[in-house]
Amino acid sequence: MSSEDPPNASPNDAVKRSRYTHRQLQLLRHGSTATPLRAIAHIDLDAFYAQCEMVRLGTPRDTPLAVRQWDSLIAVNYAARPFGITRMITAGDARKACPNIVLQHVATFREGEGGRWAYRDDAFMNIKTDKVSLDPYRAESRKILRTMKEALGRWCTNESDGEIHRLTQGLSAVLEKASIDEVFIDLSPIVYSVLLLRYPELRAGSQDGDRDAELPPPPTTAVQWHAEDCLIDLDLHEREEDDPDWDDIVMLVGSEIVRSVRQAVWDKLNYTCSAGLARNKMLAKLGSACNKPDKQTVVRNRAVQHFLGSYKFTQIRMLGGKLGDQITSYFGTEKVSDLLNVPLESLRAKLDDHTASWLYGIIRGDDRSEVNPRTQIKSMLSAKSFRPSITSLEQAEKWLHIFAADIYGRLVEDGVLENRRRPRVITLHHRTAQMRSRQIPIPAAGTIDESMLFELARTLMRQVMTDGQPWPCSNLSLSVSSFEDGVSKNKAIEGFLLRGDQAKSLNHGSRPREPDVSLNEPPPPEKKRKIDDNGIKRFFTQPPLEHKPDKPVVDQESPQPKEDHDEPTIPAPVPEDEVDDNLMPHYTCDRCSRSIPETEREEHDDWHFAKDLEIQERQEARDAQQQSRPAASSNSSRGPGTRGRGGRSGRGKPERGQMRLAFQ
DNA sequence: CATCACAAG
DNA sequence: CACTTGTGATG
Repeated sequence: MSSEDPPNASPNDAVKRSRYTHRQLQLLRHGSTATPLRAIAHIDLDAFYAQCEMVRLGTPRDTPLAVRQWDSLIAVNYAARPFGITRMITAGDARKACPNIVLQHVATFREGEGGRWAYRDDAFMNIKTDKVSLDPYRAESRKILRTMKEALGRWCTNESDGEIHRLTQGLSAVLEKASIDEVFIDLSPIVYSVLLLRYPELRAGSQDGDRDAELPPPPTTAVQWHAEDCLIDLDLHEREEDDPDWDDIVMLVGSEIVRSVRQAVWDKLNYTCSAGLARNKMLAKLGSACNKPDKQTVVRNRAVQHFLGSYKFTQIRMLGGKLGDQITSYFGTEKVSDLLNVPLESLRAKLDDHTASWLYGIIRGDDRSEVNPRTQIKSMLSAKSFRPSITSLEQAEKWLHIFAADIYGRLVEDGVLENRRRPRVITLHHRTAQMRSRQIPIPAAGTIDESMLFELARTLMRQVMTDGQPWPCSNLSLSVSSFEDGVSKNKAIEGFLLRGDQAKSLNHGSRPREPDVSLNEPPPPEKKRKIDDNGIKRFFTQPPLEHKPDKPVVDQESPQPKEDHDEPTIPAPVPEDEVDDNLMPHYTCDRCSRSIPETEREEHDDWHFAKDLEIQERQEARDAQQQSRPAASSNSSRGPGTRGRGGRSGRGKPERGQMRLAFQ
């Protein structure tokens, strides 16, 4: 099958060629949005808040549990659902339906209790004085994200050398945090490198010029789906018996990767999640909801029509709201299959051009949106609605204290103490009959602390009050936004960088760009470093792989090509910044097991040095933070498996530390 | 920069 | 549901 066999050679007239080209394969490398071979995963934690509480409390998986917020439920675990418990019913009704259910109230801040959240037995009846805190869930979310990144990182370190290394080095998945319990992952680059490793016949085309040539067909024996993969049925005119093409193989590999990520989350943190795998975000997202909990669903290209046709379009992302309603009334249906019959022109007649063509594509399974390598949040908001409205400045200021404490705590978690990021603007929203808001800059100098936030909030509050009738106020919120990436104020590190890289850095006029927070990777060795303040930032946003993973997860069977450093072949058009060091001698860093160009050894060592410093710094900052917040709260409602007891009075252990402990 | 609309869980 | 957290468009 190495040579070009004519298509008609095969018995049942199956075409012995791939429908895909080398170009489409190459596009996988950098997460191009244009190739049908893309592999996008959507991973969704099952009943996330409920799972958080189960992990924290050590609740057995088969125990019904719901998370309560005042009198309503905001998450229901899967054990409780057979009892008819949903998020729509009240806590009382839940108890009636299922007397044994664990109803755990969310953690709260409480007026006058020092701005620290805690789990309180009596929170549900203190809506007047308490404010919900989602911090415990955010913290768990971060841990899960980190675990996922680690698991993905294990697919990126292959120790292979020579050609295959050159073709696949530096490729890693992009991960987008879509919400507190959802992520999108662009698996394409990883899948690409696994394909090259496992199917040597794919490597050829990257060297010769003809990128429009079809790929050789995949081996027909290749598709052996995992028993736990849920496959969406193929379109009517497609058959399982038909020979697979590379898009099927891509899904197969993607599915393996996703399974390993989910497994890691379970093994390390005890959370189950459901995943969808498809060629784009929209399909992946729909897929992940198909089989819950703890399952993964694969939407192969050949199943897309069948899959989408069965949906109401109102279930597609962005169509769940008013836009979806409008479309429904314009066209008299909410079925995708009906809308497929509406020509683009008719869509244009009712919707603006952009929306019309987006809709036309989306219902056909065409979604070119990117997986945005964003992990950082853009703003933080802390809010409270007042059931009887509040009517005095005094009342308001109590809440401002809590808002300030809430936001400050989150800033700390976000790295503000280490000066990595810093909000520039603070805003107060205030609702009476109308919504009013006031914002002011956060002083650029000095350290942001809780009292500073409070004073700024109070200033804003006074402004709002002079603006108009402030009472009765039904809603108040404080937010910080316009985050900027901090220029490190750390003298040690700053000094180090100046000394170490002065010569290289000062003359380079590189300009700031989006901080790259992709996966755990040292600065790309293939690129000449340009150190400026942005360089510093990049230094500290890319942790190295801690450790060499136990075993590369990829098949080892494919024969490694001989080391052939002087082979002058360069993969067909690659962005120029990637080709330059292919021919250089490399060494393997004994700290991170990465292959680094010899010429950048010094810089790479510097990077480890700085990284170590940063980790140390961060820990110190955290310690300081905990010290400064002595706890005084009646933590209660601890279930089986929670630890702690003992005098939790006055001072002693920091509350935050305890919460974190409880999660270990 | 203030306000509003929208979306999602 | 009620509540919370976000984003984006518009003067």
